Amino acid sequence: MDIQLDETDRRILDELTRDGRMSVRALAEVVNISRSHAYSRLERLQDLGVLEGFSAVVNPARSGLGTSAYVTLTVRQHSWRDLSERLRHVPEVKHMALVGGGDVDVILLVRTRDNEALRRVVLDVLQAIPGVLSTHTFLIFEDLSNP
Amino acid sequence: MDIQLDETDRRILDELTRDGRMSVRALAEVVNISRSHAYSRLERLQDLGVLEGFSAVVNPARSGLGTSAYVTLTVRQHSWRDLSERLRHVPEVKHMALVGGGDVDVILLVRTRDNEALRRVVLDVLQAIPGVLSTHTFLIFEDLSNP
DNA sequence: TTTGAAAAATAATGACC
DNA sequence: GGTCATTATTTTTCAAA
Repeated sequence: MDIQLDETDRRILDELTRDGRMSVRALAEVVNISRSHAYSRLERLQDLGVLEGFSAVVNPARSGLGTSAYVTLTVRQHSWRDLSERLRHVPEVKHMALVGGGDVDVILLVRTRDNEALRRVVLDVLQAIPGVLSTHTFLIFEDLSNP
Repeated sequence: MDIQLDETDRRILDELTRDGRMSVRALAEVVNISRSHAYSRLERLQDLGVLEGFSAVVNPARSGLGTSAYVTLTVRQHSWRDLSERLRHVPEVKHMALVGGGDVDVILLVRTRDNEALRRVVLDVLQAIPGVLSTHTFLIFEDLSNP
């Protein structure tokens, strides 16, 4: 899984993380390589699976998702494949992680319109999943992403 | 904080979340509006702060960040401003949330090169922050983002 | 690997329904 | 909001150095 990335690769990823719509021309300029080379690098990074794609950065609260929470799950059997597949179909679940190191097995980042919708997701959707023994909800008052 | 978004706005955000480098021409086509109109919508969404920008989607593991963990913090005084400002300068902290609903005050998503680097971040950086009473680390075995 | 040329596609703006 | 027209940029490929 480990891949050799040199300084140029890292700077390319940095720049594109900062501005995902930056033109290849401008990118080549700031990292001091030729345009052709920039194209090759990009293609290579995508082929390697390092650069998975590009996405809009949307403010959850301002786009109608006023409530966020971390929800932890304790599950009976660790059929992570089935569980993650099932969770992937819950649009309110924005991020899911299988974890170790405590009494908790799964941590979910959930975003909903309001608290009532969060309640429904936790009680009617998550707790209804077979194998889910218990849940705990940590309401998020404020959250920040770090580039 | 609440903003009126219609179906078209939502579809624009959906499409750009799926492909952040999609051309405005293609975007206008799939959501059935004119190009000029698409430009206006985009400008409006950015002005409203709904669309914050665009970013590359980088695979953490393949880009050299082989270890990920959720680290919870219990803090003495809730000087969230100071704390979040301080955490923002820790590059390994990718996401931070001020939460309620348990004995935990802050939840951090941390990504490092390896377990040793994670240990250093938790022990030398996070636990060294004034006001941080205790930490708990949940190692992430696998994690997925949901579009 | 770099540079330059050149065609095709796209961005961005403005005038006008 | 929408359409059309226009100009500026960018993408992408290819050949040559």
